[in-house]
Amino acid sequence: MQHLARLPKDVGHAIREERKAKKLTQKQLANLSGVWQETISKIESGTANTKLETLFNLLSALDLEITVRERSKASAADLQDIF
Amino acid sequence: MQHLARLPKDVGHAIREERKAKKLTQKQLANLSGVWQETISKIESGTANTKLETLFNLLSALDLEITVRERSKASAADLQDIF
DNA sequence: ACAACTTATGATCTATGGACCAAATTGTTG
DNA sequence: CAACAATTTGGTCCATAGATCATAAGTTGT
Repeated sequence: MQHLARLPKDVGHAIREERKAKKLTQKQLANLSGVWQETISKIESGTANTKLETLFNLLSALDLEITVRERSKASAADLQDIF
Repeated sequence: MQHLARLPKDVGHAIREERKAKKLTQKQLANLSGVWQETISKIESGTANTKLETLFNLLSALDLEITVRERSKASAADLQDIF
């Protein structure tokens, strides 16, 4: 699965889905990433304007990476990985 | 082109390359994004631990988006868009 | 070499993120 | 429902991001 993000909250959603896909609780992810569970809660719910460092700590703990690219024109690609 | 990012500074590099590809100066991007030129300088050089909001302001001004995905195993994919 | 532009650096101030603790709320499951 | 686990919310404190201005350093064209 790959998650498109154009707004900060999209990133929170992606984190939440990937965490759940890996069957981790926020507390467990907190231990893995070094980010406080409360902070993860805020990030996932889109309440936090996270710093990049914190975000990458979470991504790395979840074995995720991000790619920066030109905005896709096809709106179908926004919802699903069609490639 | 698509840029892989596993560390905050990778994002700065991506921004810089995309800005130059679009032949914009930091000042012009500042006007487009609402982010200060000085801030852009620090982000591009990896000196700043940017907030997500600031990052997305820049991405949006450059018509970029990011995708969150599982880390790719193939290291060849790290350097080039092979798909 | 000089002017003009672009990028980087340095300082101050304000706002806010995140560590941290506690309590409340929402799930979930026997 | 009761009991427990998971998540959210709220507050304090400290560190730092970003706005803002000034200036320095780097670049480019003439």
